[in-house]
Amino acid sequence: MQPHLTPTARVVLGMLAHGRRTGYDIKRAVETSTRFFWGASFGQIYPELERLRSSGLVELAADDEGAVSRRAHRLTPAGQLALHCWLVDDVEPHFQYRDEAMLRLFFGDLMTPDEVITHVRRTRALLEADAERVRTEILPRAREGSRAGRPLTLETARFGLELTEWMAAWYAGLERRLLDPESELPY
Amino acid sequence: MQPHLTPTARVVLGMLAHGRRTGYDIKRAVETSTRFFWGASFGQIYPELERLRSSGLVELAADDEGAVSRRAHRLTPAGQLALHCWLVDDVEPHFQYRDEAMLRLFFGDLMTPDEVITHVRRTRALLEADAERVRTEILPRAREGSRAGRPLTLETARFGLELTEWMAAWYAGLERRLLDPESELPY
DNA sequence: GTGTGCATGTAAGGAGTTACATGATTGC
DNA sequence: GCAATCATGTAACTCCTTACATGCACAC
Repeated sequence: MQPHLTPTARVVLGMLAHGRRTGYDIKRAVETSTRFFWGASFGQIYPELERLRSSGLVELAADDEGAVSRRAHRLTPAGQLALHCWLVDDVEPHFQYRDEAMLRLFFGDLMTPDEVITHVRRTRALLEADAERVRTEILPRAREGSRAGRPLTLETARFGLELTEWMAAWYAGLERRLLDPESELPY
Repeated sequence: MQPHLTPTARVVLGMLAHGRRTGYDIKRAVETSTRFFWGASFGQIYPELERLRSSGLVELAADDEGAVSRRAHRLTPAGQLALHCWLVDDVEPHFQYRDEAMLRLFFGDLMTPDEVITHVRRTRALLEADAERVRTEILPRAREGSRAGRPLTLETARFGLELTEWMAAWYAGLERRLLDPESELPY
């Protein structure tokens, strides 16, 4: 029976499986890879590393990189086991989608048509900016990972990009439906 | 200058704009409409209604429905104004997507190919079940709303359905790529 | 010498879930 | 009589974000 891993522990252990890392390194790795579907802040990462150390899932690694006050961590065998157990666990995985722009659209019938169109255009522009950020900040690193023997990290990056593009395209379609005077909405 | 609306206040005020409601009614409305992109639990709704009452954005409505101990609320003019200000506000809307299945896939290169395929099939099945629930529990109500003069509620329901179907299809595509021995992953 | 990046942490607060406790009404 | 649904609320807990505080190293 494995001890329960907190949400942050999952991404921390996973990142350490890719090699020894400091808390700062883990944060950087999250920002350039899983950010889109799983974030983590310093305020979570550092306390979590300490908890994992005290429960024996990670340990301090000898600091071989010159710089002082680097506290690099690595997985212990117990940590590797806990990570693998989580990966193949069959409890329903956590899923959360929370989207204020969509909530506003839901109440959009309380706005004027012009206000709705403005909202739709603005949301689409934000999504396209997001997509561009995935393209420049995440995809290139994922391609490296793929070449380095981790093809699935590229798949998840592509998912993030394609999902964002799909949403932007959905808003473009909505704008067309809203502007088309022919559109008898099909019930 | 408008007072800041908490996240839960936004959906509560919006639901009250559609008519007088008890906390219980609001919860039911959320479950059958916005649940997919904006949830709310009793533990949030009841305290929020009291806060909104004490700040004058909602008020108790005369109980015309026989049953005792129903505390139906309605918007005050100040509440209508606050709601409209939020709807047309131009601060960046809250967006959160958190997906444990995708995080596992990101670390999937630590699993065996069989374990990855199992995970992919299971996640796809869960998404298809979600889509079915949107079809049976949310879409029919949204069609009613559309006929009742709220076409955008139907648009958002369709978004929820189509997004879920798109994700399920993405997993189907991934499974094909993983099983195809020809697949030289394009970097 | 100064700004940028590397690096580690803490404290306070906001948001949300879950479990619990209670009771009325309605249909079978 | 009993189960399901309607109905209101509280308490404890988890999770996460933000802001703050500190200091080193290195390049320009």
